[in-house]
Amino acid sequence: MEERIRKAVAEKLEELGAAEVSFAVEWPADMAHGDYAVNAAMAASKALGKPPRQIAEELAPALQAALGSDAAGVEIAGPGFINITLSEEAVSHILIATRDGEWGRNTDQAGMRIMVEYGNPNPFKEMHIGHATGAVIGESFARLIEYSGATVLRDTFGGDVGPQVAKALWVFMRDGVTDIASAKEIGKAYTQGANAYEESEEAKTQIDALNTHIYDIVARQEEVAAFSEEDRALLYLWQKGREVSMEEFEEIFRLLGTTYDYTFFDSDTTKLGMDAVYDALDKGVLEKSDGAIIYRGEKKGLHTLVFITSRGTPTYETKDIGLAFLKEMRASVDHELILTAVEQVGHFKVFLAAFEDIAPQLAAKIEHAAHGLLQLTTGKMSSRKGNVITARELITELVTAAGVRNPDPLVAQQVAIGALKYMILRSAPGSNIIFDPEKSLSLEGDSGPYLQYALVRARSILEKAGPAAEAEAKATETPYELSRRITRFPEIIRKAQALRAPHLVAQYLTQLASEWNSFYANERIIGGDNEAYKLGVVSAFIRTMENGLWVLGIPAPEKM
RNA sequence: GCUCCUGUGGUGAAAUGGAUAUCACAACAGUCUUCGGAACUGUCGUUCCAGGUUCGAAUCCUGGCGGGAGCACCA
Repeated sequence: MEERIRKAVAEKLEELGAAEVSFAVEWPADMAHGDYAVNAAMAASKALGKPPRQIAEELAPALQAALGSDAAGVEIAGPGFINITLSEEAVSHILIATRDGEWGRNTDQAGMRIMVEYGNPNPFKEMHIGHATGAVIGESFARLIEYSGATVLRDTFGGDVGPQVAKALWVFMRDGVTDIASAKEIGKAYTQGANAYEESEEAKTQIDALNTHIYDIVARQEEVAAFSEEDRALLYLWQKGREVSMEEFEEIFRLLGTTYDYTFFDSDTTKLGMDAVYDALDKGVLEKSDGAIIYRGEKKGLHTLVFITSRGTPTYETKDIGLAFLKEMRASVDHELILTAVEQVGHFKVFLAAFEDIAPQLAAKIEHAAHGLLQLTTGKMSSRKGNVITARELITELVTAAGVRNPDPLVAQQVAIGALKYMILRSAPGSNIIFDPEKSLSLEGDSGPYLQYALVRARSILEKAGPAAEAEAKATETPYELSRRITRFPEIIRKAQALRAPHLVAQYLTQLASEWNSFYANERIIGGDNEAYKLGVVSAFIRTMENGLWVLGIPAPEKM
């Protein structure tokens, strides 16, 4: 439709002698203005030396002629907008298209293989709500990409070696712990270790040494038989700690609706990364400074980044290089999207600049995106201070809250997850989310459950109406706003894909649900006028809401 | 100090350079002999400041002021 409008306007503009003028076909903010609006008359005003309204007078009849019976009205309004209102016929035609389960999908990226990395919690630390934010946004990115026809591979990358690991293991070794049973124990040990690192010089020295040592024994773990008893115990603790952490993460990811195709660890990437770094050092891309191997970002207007510390341990950047190579080996893809918290944008800029010099073809595939932080009204979270809210705590609390009205635990969980995800997905991905743990989450109004509830009620109507629901019938009146809103869904998806903006979908679904609720309150559906037609609208609403929720990864309960 | 991000009703957010800046929460006033009230209807109230670009600016540019993040050997 949009294309037809664009074409008709462009042809007429050419005829008028303003072929090069660019204009927009957009949706009026207010639906009362119509379904599409064209600003070509204003845009061409200067080029043609005529007032906008006069140009609009010439464009409008051409548009009406081109659209024929699909346009119920082509009107000139305001400073020179041309507003187009779809005819009932055109809207009904689109509503029928919703019966296809693929409603909203497109094939813009069919055949592409795209890897999406997100979540990235670190073993040996508890998973806090920041990681949950990444998981929720990442999952919706992945689904949006799937809706463009591409094959998506999800991966997560965790730091299983490095200072945070040494901090936790140092505490276990100090306390003579020989086995690890729960993620909670690990979280506690990490906090203690992190505090000791800050407070005691002696502990700091020991932890740094342990860190280097862990790199060493992990790299040589095949030779475990030759290890000292102490090293064997350490290696066991490291393996067990990682395993326990990962089991906990998987459980939370499952609750959040994410399953990964690949899990990568730092320990898999260090060797590849170090080799590449030394190679780059030989080639002069990287250089030595104070015993460390660094990249001088200044030459590209950035800052210096350390790749290998003076103690010989790799940093995050080196591991990222190793990871890029590892991914290429395990699953070569056309494009790679990496989602991290915003605080890492600076690092990624420098990393990508360096990587461009090291492996340009690989670097060109990588796209970095950032998600905002979940901030507490009570101040910044810090594992060290112990005021973090873990993902599990938050989910448990929400499930309890949702359970008040939902005796069925599955439904309570769906509502809780829906509320959490919506809170995260309603704002633009990069912006921070302020979360008040006291007030908890909204289950009413602008919320996940609002969408879920709208869907449940609509399904309930269809159930009650029985098989007649599928009957085709046309209404004689003008289309409902609800119907007109439904027709926009595929374009909303396209826009969200192009801008990596799931919040546009969330916002759209909220408007859609709101229109549905008004429709529901004002129109008698079963037993009312045009029952069959209205039931068709209900079906179209259901399909749109279902597909939209799916893209966001918000569960759709059967009842609530 | 340098770099990046950001400033929208009391609060939290939305707005591809478009029309009267949208939505929710809160507050207030209503709707129910209902196809499920986690709902609907209404009232109240907003673009940090100063310039500039544009037919048109919350949006783009410049300069201020406020907030956040990052600035080698953490991730």
